[in-house]
Amino acid sequence: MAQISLTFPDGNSRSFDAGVTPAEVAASISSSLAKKAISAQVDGRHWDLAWPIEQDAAIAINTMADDAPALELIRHDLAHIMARAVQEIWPEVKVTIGPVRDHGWFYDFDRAEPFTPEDLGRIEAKMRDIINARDPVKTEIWERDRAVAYYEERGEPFKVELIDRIPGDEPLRMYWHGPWQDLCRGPHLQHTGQVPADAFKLMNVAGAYWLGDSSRPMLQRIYGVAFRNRNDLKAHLTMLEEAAARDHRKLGREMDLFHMQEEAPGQVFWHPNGWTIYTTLQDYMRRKQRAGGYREINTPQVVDRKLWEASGHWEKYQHHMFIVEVDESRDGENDDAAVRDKAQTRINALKPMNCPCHVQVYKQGLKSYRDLPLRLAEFGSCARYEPSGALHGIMRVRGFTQDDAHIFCTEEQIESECARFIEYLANVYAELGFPTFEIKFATRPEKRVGTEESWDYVENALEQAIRKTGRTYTLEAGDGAFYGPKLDFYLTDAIGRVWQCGTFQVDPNLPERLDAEYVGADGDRHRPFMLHRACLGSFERFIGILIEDSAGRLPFWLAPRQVVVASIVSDANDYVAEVVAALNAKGVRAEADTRNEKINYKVREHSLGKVPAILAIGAREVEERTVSLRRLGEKQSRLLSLDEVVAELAAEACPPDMR
RNA sequence: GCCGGCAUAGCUCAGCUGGUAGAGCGCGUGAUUUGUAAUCACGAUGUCGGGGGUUCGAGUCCCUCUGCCGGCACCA
Repeated sequence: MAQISLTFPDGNSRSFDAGVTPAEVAASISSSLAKKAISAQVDGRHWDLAWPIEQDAAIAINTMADDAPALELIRHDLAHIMARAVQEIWPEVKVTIGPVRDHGWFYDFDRAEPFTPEDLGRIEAKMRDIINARDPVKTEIWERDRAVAYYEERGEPFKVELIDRIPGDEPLRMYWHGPWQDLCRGPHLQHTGQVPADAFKLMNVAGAYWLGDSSRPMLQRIYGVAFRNRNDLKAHLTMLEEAAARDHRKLGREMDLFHMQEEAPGQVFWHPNGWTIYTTLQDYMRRKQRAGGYREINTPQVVDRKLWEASGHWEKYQHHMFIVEVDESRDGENDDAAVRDKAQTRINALKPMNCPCHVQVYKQGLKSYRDLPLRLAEFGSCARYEPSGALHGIMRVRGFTQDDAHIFCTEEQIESECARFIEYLANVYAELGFPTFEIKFATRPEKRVGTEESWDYVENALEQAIRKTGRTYTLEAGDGAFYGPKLDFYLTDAIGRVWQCGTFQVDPNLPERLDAEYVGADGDRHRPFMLHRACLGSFERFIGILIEDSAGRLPFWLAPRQVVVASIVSDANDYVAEVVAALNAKGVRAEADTRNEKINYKVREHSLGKVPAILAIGAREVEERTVSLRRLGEKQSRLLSLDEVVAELAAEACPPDMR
């Protein structure tokens, strides 16, 4: 028999018969390792203990102590155990696919009846039975025809389709968990009992399209989470509770920031507190933009379809636009919108984006190469008819305002403009409390316009720009727009969630379509490039992110109510008013609370309202002209003179770019 | 848009198999002058999301519309 050489993590090599399995390798090392082994890494690939190794390779045996492979196997086996449980309870259910994902797995089923929350309990109980049975896991490689025939006979059409979609050179691996069989690329544990029975939980049921295609049947997806032990599961469930507690929709109500109602789905009614955050952030961005070399403009909301046809948006996004039809023959007598005179009706759309309007501004007056780069910024209020199922609080809305700008420039200026934008964005993110961010670089897609030379040049310019700023990126090959590459900027919040906010996109297409040009040094007319860029994305969504990142405890300068001055006795009311006035005079948002309530009551209420500073004023403070400062979340309070507290809080109320 | 769930007082929620609506907080009034996360008493909460149907009778059952929630699809 042929021999192969396996190299261990410590650098030593040993020779084995070809076709040796990791289980046999582990047993050859020690019986305790054989017992603990759950899988192996073979040349870096996650390898089932039962799969034969046919050639020289680097090998490492995994045990439950190895975090990533252990979780992978536990979750993967649970997907199968859950599918088996479902088919044991409801044999008519068809199985499809069940991958590992996030903190657990999901499995999609085809079943006429919906699964109920009670069903999840039944399935969980059955899963524990399967785990306790310690059923062996077996794997075999089958010929395609045999597997297809097997699934056809068993009435599993989805599996048959899956086999059709697996590339012909890939071996088809059949797995058995006890008597139950599934098609799976593996690897798996050796028996079901290796899965911890008390560290998983079925979370919810949801619809999901077969193969993620909305023209395909809707299946029922059951989500589960799983960990190596009960404590990790508990920690995860606690984390979910914490995430729910910082939900911006809940905090928005509790802090009286905004509301939404069904007459205007997907649009925000901002309350005074929320609008204070919004305008404070907008004022900040306006200063940053000005300092960054942008000229601010403002463009129309309601624009004739002709412009959208010219820009190409009408063809592609008509169904996602709010259409406004106006019968211009109306005379005040017969204004019923339902009986419009078609010939006289003008069709407009609420602008879903700002770029075509910005090109119109650019086109006023002939531009020279000396005018470039021209950076036009707008807090552009846009309306998009988002599908109802996509709406989510203020994070995904139908009416929103972008911190949008378009840079008109020459090809040679792309690199420096890109680098300049990355620095601008990095500075803004840092000042807003997000010191690190990730860049994703999306390059030319298969379906594209433009020459290869042009793509080469522009992609290279973006890469050089990133390099120049000393940053790294991850490549998203093929994910660019049909006309140009783009950068997306992702920040991470306090509980580890990642949000795409900024974007930078190179567009030679729209200037072409809308006929923008400039006169070059050579006296000829040329096409400018257009760079679409946003830093926050939309104010609505970014404020949602800020709220969730901070759990409502916004940075002092952004907090809508910065200070409450609370009286302890009514004799202090005059002095309270004086303190409030002194703070207001220095630009601090302070308000008085002289209600006839105990200080405990006031502290509790304003703490729940996330007010960052409470000043308590009793007889002593009046006497000494001091205040007692209590910071949100702190138990201790500090006694300060009026001047001291005004100076301290005024400094904090100052936006970061003005310090 | 698709699948499933939900919609009761300002908020959070109770209301069993149909028999003419309830709690806590908040709100109002009064008392209390209070020292860092809920002072006490009294009082009012409402077309049970809209429309239709079944029934002697519907918050409760059925249909439908709207919105919200969880996913999926979408996100210029």
